[in-house]
Amino acid sequence: MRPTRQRIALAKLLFDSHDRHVTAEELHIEARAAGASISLATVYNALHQFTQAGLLREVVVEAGQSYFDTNTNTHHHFYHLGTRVLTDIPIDRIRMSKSPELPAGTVLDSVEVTVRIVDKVG
Amino acid sequence: MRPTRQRIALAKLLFDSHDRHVTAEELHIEARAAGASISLATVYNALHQFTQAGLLREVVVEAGQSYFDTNTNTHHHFYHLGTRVLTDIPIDRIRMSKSPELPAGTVLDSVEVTVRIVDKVG
DNA sequence: ATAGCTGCAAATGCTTTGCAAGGCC
DNA sequence: GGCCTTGCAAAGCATTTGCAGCTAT
Repeated sequence: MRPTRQRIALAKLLFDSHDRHVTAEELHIEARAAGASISLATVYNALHQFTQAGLLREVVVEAGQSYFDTNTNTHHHFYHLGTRVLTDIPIDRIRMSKSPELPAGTVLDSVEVTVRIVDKVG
Repeated sequence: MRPTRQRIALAKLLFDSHDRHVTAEELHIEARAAGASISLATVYNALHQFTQAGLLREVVVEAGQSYFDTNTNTHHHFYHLGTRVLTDIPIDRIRMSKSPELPAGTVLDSVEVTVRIVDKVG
């Protein structure tokens, strides 16, 4: 992958801080705010290329919206239904004492736990 | 909700057998194959109405595709990455011995576990 | 010069909405 | 008959793709 101007700008935004969970559109807005001239399609392409390169993880919690997670270690997520904000749950905060037997002829790819939360009322 | 011709046809397809996981498009094709004259948009509307009425559960495992699950009890899913088929995991096949503390001011909505699987090679 | 990659405009495809037609009191 | 509901055509939006242009040899 070639370090083009656009990709450098995006990488800077993504990896300068930790544990980010951005949508393509959010990142596009940030990039333009930071002065980069870049199209949304290029943001998508770059995000997928970063994902393929193992630098990002794609997380789907809701129809019609993908999040890209800068934390590629195995871990899980809180998803706040009100704000639509995704937060990491460290892997050691969840332990599964019983795991299901996989269907015959298949092997495990990954296990993803999503904890949906809402604001307390009152 | 009024029992219209279209809704009856869809309900029949959905609830006559158990533990179905259909996409809107699949159900649309089935409905037409069964002789019902119905548009895809109406299928979407009906699916969402059934969901709101608590008869279905919407499950999102992949960007740009919603599944509707006729099993509304708490349970989890296998997702086969090759065939894109969703299968239930009975609730008692998974037990979590350690659950994460929720962020301040929030309450639990639901916990969803997705186990992604692929075909064994060789 | 040229072979291949990059980045964007236009296309795609899933999903939602606005409104004409139909049903119920 | 009037009001609410239904069901679909057309629109909306996140995402992908085809290709013109740039880059590095």
